[in-house]
Amino acid sequence: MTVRTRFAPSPTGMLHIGGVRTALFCWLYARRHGGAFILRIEDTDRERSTPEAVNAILEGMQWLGLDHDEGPFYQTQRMDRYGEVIQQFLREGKAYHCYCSKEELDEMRAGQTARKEKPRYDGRCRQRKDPVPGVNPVVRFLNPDAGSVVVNDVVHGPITFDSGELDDLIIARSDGTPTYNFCVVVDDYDMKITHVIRGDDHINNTPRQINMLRALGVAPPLYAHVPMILGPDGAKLSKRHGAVSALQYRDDGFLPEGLLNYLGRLGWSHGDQEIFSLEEMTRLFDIDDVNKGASALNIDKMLWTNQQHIMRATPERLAQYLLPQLAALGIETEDLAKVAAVARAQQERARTLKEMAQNSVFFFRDVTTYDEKAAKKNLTAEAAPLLQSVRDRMAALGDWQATKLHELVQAVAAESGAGLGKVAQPIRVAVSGGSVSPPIDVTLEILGRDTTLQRLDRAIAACAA
RNA sequence: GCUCCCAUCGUCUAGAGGCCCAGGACACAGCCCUCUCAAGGCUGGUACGAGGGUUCGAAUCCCUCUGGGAGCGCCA
Repeated sequence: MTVRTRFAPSPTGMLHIGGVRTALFCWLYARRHGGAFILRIEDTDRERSTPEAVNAILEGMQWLGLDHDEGPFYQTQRMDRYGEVIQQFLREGKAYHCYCSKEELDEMRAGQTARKEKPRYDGRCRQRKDPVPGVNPVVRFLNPDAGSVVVNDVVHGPITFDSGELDDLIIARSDGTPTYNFCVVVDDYDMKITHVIRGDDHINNTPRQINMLRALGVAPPLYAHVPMILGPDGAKLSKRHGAVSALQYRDDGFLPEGLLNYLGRLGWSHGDQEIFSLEEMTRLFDIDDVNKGASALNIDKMLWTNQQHIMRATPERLAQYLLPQLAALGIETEDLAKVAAVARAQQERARTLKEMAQNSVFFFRDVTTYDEKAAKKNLTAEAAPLLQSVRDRMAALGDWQATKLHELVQAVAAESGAGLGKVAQPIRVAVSGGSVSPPIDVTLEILGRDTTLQRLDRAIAACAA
Protein backbone atom coordinates (compact mmCIF):
# COMPACT_ATOMS: atom_id res chain seq x y z
CA MET A 1 0.00 0.00 0.00
CA THR A 2 1.47 3.32 -0.96
CA VAL A 3 1.09 6.01 1.63
CA ARG A 4 -1.10 8.97 0.72
CA THR A 5 -1.51 11.86 3.13
CA ARG A 6 -3.25 15.16 2.75
CA PHE A 7 -3.21 18.60 4.23
CA ALA A 8 -6.65 20.17 4.09
CA PRO A 9 -6.78 23.73 5.37
CA SER A 10 -9.80 25.92 5.06
CA PRO A 11 -9.00 29.33 3.60
CA THR A 12 -10.92 31.29 6.18
CA GLY A 13 -7.94 32.87 7.87
CA MET A 14 -4.24 32.69 7.67
CA LEU A 15 -2.03 29.64 7.62
CA HIS A 16 -0.83 29.66 11.20
CA ILE A 17 1.79 27.75 13.08
CA GLY A 18 -0.53 24.92 14.07
CA GLY A 19 -1.50 24.33 10.47
CA VAL A 20 2.09 24.43 9.39
CA ARG A 21 3.03 21.72 11.83
CA THR A 22 0.16 19.50 10.72
CA ALA A 23 1.25 20.04 7.13
CA LEU A 24 4.84 19.22 8.09
CA PHE A 25 3.87 15.95 9.72
CA CYS A 26 1.77 14.95 6.70
CA TRP A 27 4.56 15.89 4.33
CA LEU A 28 7.26 14.18 6.39
CA TYR A 29 5.25 11.00 6.62
CA ALA A 30 4.56 10.88 2.91
CA ARG A 31 8.18 11.61 2.03
CA ARG A 32 9.53 9.15 4.53
CA HIS A 33 7.47 6.36 3.01
CA GLY A 34 7.86 7.39 -0.58
CA GLY A 35 4.17 8.22 -0.74
CA ALA A 36 2.15 11.12 -2.02
CA PHE A 37 1.28 14.37 -0.28
CA ILE A 38 -1.95 15.95 -1.40
CA LEU A 39 -3.10 19.51 -0.86
CA ARG A 40 -6.79 20.13 -0.60
CA ILE A 41 -8.47 23.46 0.00
CA GLU A 42 -11.64 23.10 2.05
CA ASP A 43 -13.55 26.12 0.87
CA THR A 44 -17.14 24.98 1.20
CA ASP A 45 -17.81 27.88 3.53
CA ARG A 46 -18.25 30.48 0.82
CA GLU A 47 -19.02 33.19 3.32
CA ARG A 48 -15.68 33.05 5.03
CA SER A 49 -13.34 31.70 2.36
CA THR A 50 -11.23 34.25 0.55
CA PRO A 51 -8.84 34.10 -2.40
CA GLU A 52 -6.29 36.01 -0.29
CA ALA A 53 -6.30 33.24 2.27
CA VAL A 54 -5.85 30.65 -0.48
CA ASN A 55 -2.86 32.56 -1.76
CA ALA A 56 -1.38 32.86 1.70
CA ILE A 57 -1.61 29.10 2.11
CA LEU A 58 -0.02 28.41 -1.26
CA GLU A 59 2.72 30.96 -0.73
CA GLY A 60 3.44 29.75 2.77
CA MET A 61 3.71 26.14 1.71
CA GLN A 62 6.00 27.13 -1.10
CA TRP A 63 8.25 29.20 1.12
CA LEU A 64 8.55 26.29 3.53
CA GLY A 65 9.27 23.85 0.75
CA LEU A 66 6.35 21.60 1.68
CA ASP A 67 5.63 20.66 -1.89
CA HIS A 68 2.57 18.63 -2.80
CA ASP A 69 2.34 15.86 -5.35
CA GLU A 70 -1.33 16.33 -6.16
CA GLY A 71 -3.68 19.25 -6.03
CA PRO A 72 -4.47 21.75 -4.86
CA PHE A 73 -7.98 20.42 -5.05
CA TYR A 74 -10.80 22.79 -4.25
CA GLN A 75 -13.96 21.47 -2.68
CA THR A 76 -16.04 24.12 -4.41
CA GLN A 77 -15.07 22.45 -7.70
CA ARG A 78 -16.30 19.08 -6.57
CA MET A 79 -19.92 19.96 -5.90
CA ASP A 80 -21.27 17.60 -8.54
CA ARG A 81 -19.51 14.71 -6.95
CA TYR A 82 -20.89 15.52 -3.49
CA GLY A 83 -24.37 15.82 -4.93
CA GLU A 84 -23.97 12.42 -6.49
CA VAL A 85 -23.13 10.76 -3.18
CA ILE A 86 -25.95 12.56 -1.39
CA GLN A 87 -28.40 11.21 -3.95
CA GLN A 88 -26.90 7.77 -3.52
CA PHE A 89 -27.34 7.91 0.25
CA LEU A 90 -30.90 9.11 -0.13
CA ARG A 91 -31.68 6.36 -2.62
CA GLU A 92 -30.18 3.70 -0.39
CA GLY A 93 -32.00 4.94 2.69
CA LYS A 94 -28.77 5.99 4.36
CA ALA A 95 -29.85 9.61 4.55
CA TYR A 96 -33.17 11.38 4.77
CA HIS A 97 -34.77 14.80 4.39
CA CYS A 98 -35.33 16.83 7.51
CA TYR A 99 -37.83 19.66 7.54
CA CYS A 100 -37.24 20.93 11.05
CA SER A 101 -37.12 24.66 11.32
CA LYS A 102 -34.38 26.57 13.06
CA GLU A 103 -36.83 27.45 15.84
CA GLU A 104 -37.86 23.87 16.31
CA LEU A 105 -34.25 22.78 16.57
CA ASP A 106 -33.41 25.53 19.02
CA GLU A 107 -36.33 24.57 21.19
CA MET A 108 -35.32 20.93 21.15
CA ARG A 109 -31.75 21.79 22.15
CA ALA A 110 -32.89 24.15 24.86
CA GLY A 111 -34.94 21.35 26.39
CA GLN A 112 -32.01 18.95 26.27
CA THR A 113 -29.67 21.42 27.84
CA ALA A 114 -32.20 22.11 30.59
CA ARG A 115 -32.34 18.40 31.29
CA LYS A 116 -28.52 18.36 31.37
CA GLU A 117 -28.36 16.19 28.31
CA LYS A 118 -25.99 16.53 25.44
CA PRO A 119 -27.72 18.60 22.76
CA ARG A 120 -28.31 16.41 19.75
CA TYR A 121 -30.81 15.88 16.98
CA ASP A 122 -33.44 13.38 18.05
CA GLY A 123 -34.22 11.99 14.62
CA ARG A 124 -37.79 13.18 14.54
CA CYS A 125 -37.84 13.44 10.73
CA ARG A 126 -36.57 9.92 10.20
CA GLN A 127 -40.08 8.52 9.75
CA ARG A 128 -41.53 11.43 7.83
CA LYS A 129 -43.01 10.41 4.53
CA ASP A 130 -44.38 13.60 3.07
CA PRO A 131 -42.58 16.82 2.29
CA VAL A 132 -43.58 19.92 4.20
CA PRO A 133 -44.89 22.45 1.69
CA GLY A 134 -42.81 25.58 1.33
CA VAL A 135 -39.82 24.20 3.25
CA ASN A 136 -36.52 23.34 1.63
CA PRO A 137 -35.29 20.38 3.61
CA VAL A 138 -31.75 19.61 4.69
CA VAL A 139 -30.36 16.14 4.24
CA ARG A 140 -29.28 14.22 7.33
CA PHE A 141 -27.12 11.17 7.49
CA LEU A 142 -28.83 8.26 9.22
CA ASN A 143 -26.50 7.21 11.99
CA PRO A 144 -26.68 3.72 13.45
CA ASP A 145 -28.44 3.74 16.83
CA ALA A 146 -26.72 0.82 18.40
CA GLY A 147 -23.21 -0.44 18.82
CA SER A 148 -20.05 1.56 18.98
CA VAL A 149 -17.37 2.93 16.75
CA VAL A 150 -13.75 2.49 17.58
CA VAL A 151 -11.15 4.80 16.16
CA ASN A 152 -7.80 3.10 16.02
CA ASP A 153 -5.75 6.20 16.38
CA VAL A 154 -2.07 5.91 15.62
CA VAL A 155 -1.02 8.35 18.32
CA HIS A 156 -3.73 7.80 20.90
CA GLY A 157 -4.49 4.12 20.56
CA PRO A 158 -8.07 2.85 20.31
CA ILE A 159 -10.80 5.34 21.19
CA THR A 160 -14.32 4.00 21.59
CA PHE A 161 -17.48 6.00 20.97
CA ASP A 162 -20.96 4.81 21.74
CA SER A 163 -23.17 5.17 18.68
CA GLY A 164 -25.84 6.69 20.88
CA GLU A 165 -23.60 9.71 21.26
CA LEU A 166 -23.73 10.43 17.57
CA ASP A 167 -26.75 12.10 16.08
CA ASP A 168 -27.90 12.42 12.50
CA LEU A 169 -25.70 15.16 11.18
CA ILE A 170 -26.63 17.41 8.31
CA ILE A 171 -24.77 16.54 5.14
CA ALA A 172 -26.54 18.95 2.82
CA ARG A 173 -27.89 22.36 3.74
CA SER A 174 -31.31 23.54 2.67
CA ASP A 175 -29.71 25.27 -0.30
CA GLY A 176 -28.28 21.93 -1.35
CA THR A 177 -24.64 22.63 -0.52
CA PRO A 178 -22.78 19.85 1.29
CA THR A 179 -21.21 20.30 4.71
CA TYR A 180 -17.71 19.80 6.01
CA ASN A 181 -17.80 16.36 7.63
CA PHE A 182 -19.45 14.89 4.57
CA CYS A 183 -17.09 16.48 2.06
CA VAL A 184 -14.09 15.26 4.00
CA VAL A 185 -15.38 11.71 3.80
CA VAL A 186 -16.04 11.82 0.08
CA ASP A 187 -12.71 13.50 -0.59
CA ASP A 188 -10.62 11.21 1.54
CA TYR A 189 -12.28 8.29 -0.16
CA ASP A 190 -11.96 9.61 -3.72
CA MET A 191 -8.39 10.71 -3.16
CA LYS A 192 -7.50 7.34 -1.69
CA ILE A 193 -6.05 8.84 1.46
CA THR A 194 -4.39 6.16 3.57
CA HIS A 195 -3.37 8.27 6.58
CA VAL A 196 -5.41 11.12 7.92
CA ILE A 197 -3.03 13.22 10.00
CA ARG A 198 -4.74 16.22 11.58
CA GLY A 199 -5.22 18.17 14.78
CA ASP A 200 -6.77 16.34 17.70
CA ASP A 201 -9.63 18.79 17.76
CA HIS A 202 -11.01 16.49 15.08
CA ILE A 203 -11.12 13.38 17.25
CA ASN A 204 -14.80 13.86 17.94
CA ASN A 205 -15.61 14.12 14.24
CA THR A 206 -13.91 10.87 13.44
CA PRO A 207 -16.60 8.36 14.46
CA ARG A 208 -19.16 10.19 12.33
CA GLN A 209 -16.80 10.12 9.40
CA ILE A 210 -16.14 6.44 9.91
CA ASN A 211 -19.87 5.74 9.88
CA MET A 212 -20.26 7.56 6.60
CA LEU A 213 -17.31 5.70 5.15
CA ARG A 214 -19.01 2.47 6.19
CA ALA A 215 -22.21 3.61 4.50
CA LEU A 216 -20.10 4.05 1.42
CA GLY A 217 -18.93 0.50 1.87
CA VAL A 218 -15.25 1.30 2.28
CA ALA A 219 -12.66 0.73 4.97
CA PRO A 220 -11.61 3.87 6.83
CA PRO A 221 -8.06 5.19 6.52
CA LEU A 222 -5.64 5.21 9.44
CA TYR A 223 -6.08 8.21 11.69
CA ALA A 224 -3.36 10.07 13.54
CA HIS A 225 -4.56 12.94 15.69
CA VAL A 226 -1.71 15.18 16.65
CA PRO A 227 -1.85 17.45 19.70
CA MET A 228 -2.52 21.13 19.44
CA ILE A 229 -0.07 23.92 19.84
CA LEU A 230 -0.62 26.38 22.68
CA GLY A 231 0.56 29.93 23.07
CA PRO A 232 3.64 30.73 25.20
CA ASP A 233 1.34 31.22 28.17
CA GLY A 234 -0.07 27.73 27.83
CA ALA A 235 -3.42 29.11 26.72
CA LYS A 236 -5.00 28.72 23.34
CA LEU A 237 -3.09 30.23 20.46
CA SER A 238 -4.24 33.77 19.88
CA LYS A 239 -3.27 36.63 17.64
CA ARG A 240 -1.13 38.02 20.42
CA HIS A 241 1.55 35.38 19.95
CA GLY A 242 1.73 32.44 17.58
CA ALA A 243 -1.43 32.75 15.59
CA VAL A 244 0.10 34.91 12.93
CA SER A 245 0.58 33.92 9.33
CA ALA A 246 3.43 31.57 8.55
CA LEU A 247 4.64 34.24 6.17
CA GLN A 248 5.13 36.53 9.14
CA TYR A 249 7.92 34.24 10.27
CA ARG A 250 9.53 34.59 6.89
CA ASP A 251 9.33 38.36 7.19
CA ASP A 252 10.70 38.16 10.71
CA GLY A 253 13.79 36.47 9.37
CA PHE A 254 13.25 32.78 9.96
CA LEU A 255 14.78 30.20 7.70
CA PRO A 256 12.26 27.62 6.47
CA GLU A 257 14.34 24.81 7.95
CA GLY A 258 14.65 26.69 11.21
CA LEU A 259 10.92 27.10 11.66
CA LEU A 260 10.26 23.56 10.50
CA ASN A 261 12.86 22.13 12.86
CA TYR A 262 11.36 23.94 15.81
CA LEU A 263 7.82 22.94 14.88
CA GLY A 264 8.84 19.37 14.25
CA ARG A 265 10.39 19.13 17.70
CA LEU A 266 7.12 20.26 19.20
CA GLY A 267 5.37 17.03 20.00
CA TRP A 268 7.96 14.87 18.33
CA SER A 269 11.51 13.98 19.22
CA HIS A 270 14.32 11.64 18.37
CA GLY A 271 16.30 10.93 21.52
CA ASP A 272 18.26 13.95 22.66
CA GLN A 273 18.73 15.45 19.22
CA GLU A 274 17.60 19.03 18.82
CA ILE A 275 18.83 20.13 15.42
CA PHE A 276 17.68 18.32 12.31
CA SER A 277 18.15 19.08 8.68
CA LEU A 278 15.00 18.56 6.66
CA GLU A 279 16.60 15.50 5.16
CA GLU A 280 17.34 14.08 8.61
CA MET A 281 13.86 14.77 9.84
CA THR A 282 12.42 13.05 6.80
CA ARG A 283 14.55 10.01 7.46
CA LEU A 284 13.85 9.87 11.21
CA PHE A 285 10.25 10.97 11.48
CA ASP A 286 7.58 8.54 12.45
CA ILE A 287 4.02 9.36 13.26
CA ASP A 288 3.81 7.06 16.24
CA ASP A 289 6.69 8.85 17.93
CA VAL A 290 4.41 11.85 18.19
CA ASN A 291 3.32 12.86 21.71
CA LYS A 292 -0.23 12.99 22.94
CA GLY A 293 -0.09 16.15 24.99
CA ALA A 294 -0.43 19.68 23.71
CA SER A 295 2.69 21.82 23.73
CA ALA A 296 3.33 25.48 24.31
CA LEU A 297 5.29 27.71 21.99
CA ASN A 298 8.61 28.95 23.31
CA ILE A 299 9.88 31.90 21.35
CA ASP A 300 13.38 31.75 22.84
CA LYS A 301 13.88 28.20 21.73
CA MET A 302 12.39 28.95 18.35
CA LEU A 303 14.94 31.73 17.91
CA TRP A 304 17.76 29.52 19.13
CA THR A 305 16.77 26.78 16.71
CA ASN A 306 16.71 29.26 13.88
CA GLN A 307 20.15 30.54 14.84
CA GLN A 308 21.52 27.02 14.78
CA HIS A 309 20.30 26.70 11.21
CA ILE A 310 21.70 30.07 10.25
CA MET A 311 25.07 28.89 11.53
CA ARG A 312 24.82 25.76 9.41
CA ALA A 313 23.62 27.40 6.21
CA THR A 314 25.96 28.44 3.42
CA PRO A 315 26.65 32.18 3.17
CA GLU A 316 25.36 32.16 -0.38
CA ARG A 317 22.02 30.79 0.69
CA LEU A 318 21.85 33.22 3.58
CA ALA A 319 22.59 36.07 1.21
CA GLN A 320 19.53 35.19 -0.80
CA TYR A 321 17.36 35.65 2.30
CA LEU A 322 19.35 38.57 3.65
CA LEU A 323 18.79 40.64 0.53
CA PRO A 324 15.08 41.31 1.13
CA GLN A 325 15.79 42.01 4.80
CA LEU A 326 18.32 44.65 3.81
CA ALA A 327 15.91 46.05 1.28
CA ALA A 328 13.35 46.43 4.05
CA LEU A 329 15.87 48.71 5.74
CA GLY A 330 16.28 50.73 2.59
CA ILE A 331 19.50 49.12 1.47
CA GLU A 332 19.53 48.11 -2.16
CA THR A 333 22.64 46.35 -3.32
CA GLU A 334 23.68 44.30 -6.31
CA ASP A 335 26.85 43.08 -4.68
CA LEU A 336 25.94 39.49 -3.87
CA ALA A 337 29.50 38.57 -3.01
CA LYS A 338 29.61 41.27 -0.38
CA VAL A 339 26.25 40.26 1.07
CA ALA A 340 27.48 36.68 1.30
CA ALA A 341 30.66 37.84 3.01
CA VAL A 342 28.61 39.79 5.51
CA ALA A 343 26.40 36.76 6.09
CA ARG A 344 29.45 34.62 6.72
CA ALA A 345 30.82 37.14 9.19
CA GLN A 346 27.48 37.45 10.98
CA GLN A 347 26.07 33.96 10.86
CA GLU A 348 26.90 32.95 14.38
CA ARG A 349 25.73 36.19 15.89
CA ALA A 350 22.18 36.51 14.64
CA ARG A 351 19.09 34.60 15.63
CA THR A 352 17.15 35.79 12.61
CA LEU A 353 18.00 37.19 9.21
CA LYS A 354 16.19 40.34 10.18
CA GLU A 355 18.47 40.75 13.16
CA MET A 356 21.43 40.07 10.91
CA ALA A 357 20.34 42.78 8.53
CA GLN A 358 19.84 45.26 11.34
CA ASN A 359 23.31 44.56 12.67
CA SER A 360 24.87 44.84 9.23
CA VAL A 361 23.64 48.22 8.11
CA PHE A 362 27.07 49.80 8.61
CA PHE A 363 28.54 47.50 5.97
CA PHE A 364 26.40 49.23 3.38
CA ARG A 365 25.75 52.70 4.65
CA ASP A 366 28.02 55.48 5.85
CA VAL A 367 28.54 55.92 9.55
CA THR A 368 27.39 59.43 10.31
CA THR A 369 26.76 59.19 14.02
CA TYR A 370 28.25 57.19 16.84
CA ASP A 371 26.55 55.37 19.63
CA GLU A 372 26.90 57.85 22.45
CA LYS A 373 28.18 55.53 25.12
CA ALA A 374 30.51 53.70 22.78
CA ALA A 375 32.02 56.95 21.51
CA LYS A 376 32.48 58.38 24.95
CA LYS A 377 34.35 55.31 26.07
CA ASN A 378 36.40 54.59 22.97
CA LEU A 379 36.86 57.70 20.86
CA THR A 380 39.04 59.46 23.40
CA ALA A 381 42.12 61.62 23.33
CA GLU A 382 43.99 58.56 24.46
CA ALA A 383 42.71 56.52 21.54
CA ALA A 384 43.47 59.15 18.91
CA PRO A 385 47.17 58.37 18.41
CA LEU A 386 46.45 54.65 18.27
CA LEU A 387 43.84 55.18 15.60
CA GLN A 388 46.23 57.47 13.72
CA SER A 389 48.90 54.82 13.81
CA VAL A 390 46.48 52.18 12.60
CA ARG A 391 45.31 54.48 9.87
CA ASP A 392 48.77 55.21 8.57
CA ARG A 393 49.82 51.61 8.49
CA MET A 394 46.61 50.56 6.81
CA ALA A 395 47.12 53.12 4.11
CA ALA A 396 50.46 51.48 3.41
CA LEU A 397 49.32 47.86 3.82
CA GLY A 398 50.00 45.57 0.87
CA ASP A 399 47.27 42.95 0.82
CA TRP A 400 43.95 44.02 2.26
CA GLN A 401 43.20 40.73 3.99
CA ALA A 402 41.90 39.77 7.38
CA THR A 403 45.09 37.98 8.40
CA LYS A 404 47.24 40.98 7.47
CA LEU A 405 44.85 43.35 9.17
CA HIS A 406 44.91 41.23 12.26
CA GLU A 407 48.71 41.33 12.39
CA LEU A 408 48.66 45.04 11.88
CA VAL A 409 46.25 45.73 14.73
CA GLN A 410 48.17 43.37 16.95
CA ALA A 411 51.43 45.14 16.14
CA VAL A 412 50.01 48.53 17.04
CA ALA A 413 48.69 47.15 20.30
CA ALA A 414 52.02 45.55 21.16
CA GLU A 415 54.05 48.65 20.39
CA SER A 416 51.78 50.91 22.37
CA GLY A 417 51.80 48.55 25.30
CA ALA A 418 48.04 48.59 25.36
CA GLY A 419 45.88 45.49 25.17
CA LEU A 420 44.39 44.41 21.88
CA GLY A 421 41.02 45.63 23.07
CA LYS A 422 42.35 49.15 23.53
CA VAL A 423 43.03 49.28 19.84
CA ALA A 424 40.36 47.06 18.34
CA GLN A 425 37.44 48.61 20.15
CA PRO A 426 38.06 52.20 18.99
CA ILE A 427 38.42 50.90 15.45
CA ARG A 428 35.16 49.05 15.84
CA VAL A 429 33.35 52.18 16.95
CA ALA A 430 34.97 54.11 14.13
CA VAL A 431 33.86 51.78 11.38
CA SER A 432 30.57 50.48 12.74
CA GLY A 433 29.37 53.40 14.79
CA GLY A 434 28.72 51.11 17.74
CA SER A 435 30.39 48.67 20.07
CA VAL A 436 29.35 45.43 18.41
CA SER A 437 30.52 43.89 15.18
CA PRO A 438 32.11 40.73 13.82
CA PRO A 439 35.87 40.34 14.54
CA ILE A 440 37.56 43.55 13.55
CA ASP A 441 39.88 42.06 10.94
CA VAL A 442 37.02 40.37 9.12
CA THR A 443 34.94 43.51 9.38
CA LEU A 444 37.63 45.68 7.87
CA GLU A 445 38.33 43.26 5.07
CA ILE A 446 34.70 43.40 3.98
CA LEU A 447 34.58 47.18 4.32
CA GLY A 448 37.62 47.65 2.10
CA ARG A 449 40.50 50.04 2.39
CA ASP A 450 38.87 53.23 1.17
CA THR A 451 35.86 53.00 3.42
CA THR A 452 37.99 52.00 6.39
CA LEU A 453 40.45 54.88 6.02
CA GLN A 454 37.67 57.36 5.53
CA ARG A 455 35.86 56.19 8.66
CA LEU A 456 39.07 56.19 10.66
CA ASP A 457 39.77 59.78 9.67
CA ARG A 458 36.35 60.81 10.73
CA ALA A 459 36.74 59.05 14.08
CA ILE A 460 40.14 60.59 14.71
CA ALA A 461 38.56 63.97 14.21
CA ALA A 462 35.81 63.02 16.62
CA CYS A 463 38.40 62.11 19.25
CA ALA A 464 39.76 65.62 19.20
CA ALA A 465 36.34 67.17 19.57
C1' G B 1 -24.19 19.68 31.38
C1' C B 2 -22.83 15.39 28.28
C1' U B 3 -18.93 12.78 25.33
C1' C B 4 -13.89 12.39 24.14
C1' C B 5 -8.64 13.59 24.81
C1' C B 6 -4.39 14.95 27.83
C1' A B 7 -0.92 15.29 32.42
C1' U B 8 7.81 14.47 33.76
C1' C B 9 11.97 20.83 35.40
C1' G B 10 9.15 27.79 33.84
C1' U B 11 9.03 25.72 28.47
C1' C B 12 10.17 21.57 24.63
C1' U B 13 11.23 16.69 25.75
C1' A B 14 14.07 11.42 27.05
C1' G B 15 12.00 7.62 29.69
C1' A B 16 7.83 1.69 26.97
C1' G B 17 8.82 -2.15 35.74
C1' G B 18 14.75 -2.34 38.06
C1' C B 19 20.06 1.12 33.84
C1' C B 20 16.26 7.13 37.03
C1' C B 21 17.25 9.83 44.74
C1' A B 22 15.01 10.95 36.60
C1' G B 23 18.79 12.36 31.15
C1' G B 24 19.08 16.26 27.09
C1' A B 25 17.62 21.21 25.14
C1' C B 26 15.80 26.48 25.63
C1' A B 27 15.84 30.18 29.37
C1' C B 28 18.46 31.69 33.97
C1' A B 29 23.17 32.14 37.23
C1' G B 30 28.49 31.52 37.69
C1' C B 31 33.18 30.35 35.48
C1' C B 32 36.45 29.51 31.09
C1' C B 33 37.70 31.20 26.13
C1' U B 34 38.01 36.21 24.09
C1' C B 35 39.33 42.65 20.20
C1' U B 36 33.13 43.67 21.12
C1' C B 37 28.88 40.73 20.42
C1' A B 38 28.12 36.01 19.55
C1' A B 39 29.43 30.96 19.11
C1' G B 40 31.72 27.14 22.06
C1' G B 41 33.19 24.61 26.79
C1' C B 42 32.36 23.67 32.05
C1' U B 43 29.39 24.10 36.61
C1' G B 44 24.63 25.03 39.21
C1' G B 45 19.33 25.25 40.64
C1' U B 46 14.28 23.60 39.52
C1' A B 47 10.06 18.25 37.49
C1' C B 48 7.51 12.50 37.57
C1' G B 49 -0.33 16.84 39.72
C1' A B 50 -2.75 14.09 44.30
C1' G B 51 -4.44 9.63 46.61
C1' G B 52 -5.10 4.60 46.44
C1' G B 53 -3.80 -0.16 44.52
C1' U B 54 -0.69 -4.28 41.57
C1' U B 55 4.56 -5.80 42.30
C1' C B 56 10.35 -7.95 45.67
C1' G B 57 10.54 -3.22 42.90
C1' A B 58 6.54 2.10 39.40
C1' A B 59 7.74 8.20 36.24
C1' U B 60 6.51 3.69 33.70
C1' C B 61 0.55 -0.96 34.79
C1' C B 62 -4.78 -0.31 37.10
C1' C B 63 -8.55 2.82 39.73
C1' U B 64 -10.33 7.46 41.80
C1' C B 65 -9.73 12.52 42.20
C1' U B 66 -7.74 17.19 40.59
C1' G B 67 -6.24 20.23 36.76
C1' G B 68 -6.08 21.49 31.49
C1' G B 69 -8.09 20.96 26.44
C1' A B 70 -11.54 19.64 22.47
C1' G B 71 -16.35 18.51 20.56
C1' C B 72 -21.68 18.77 21.07
C1' G B 73 -24.04 24.40 14.35
C1' C B 74 -27.86 24.46 7.87
C1' C B 75 -18.67 26.59 10.82
C1' A B 76 -14.66 24.16 9.19
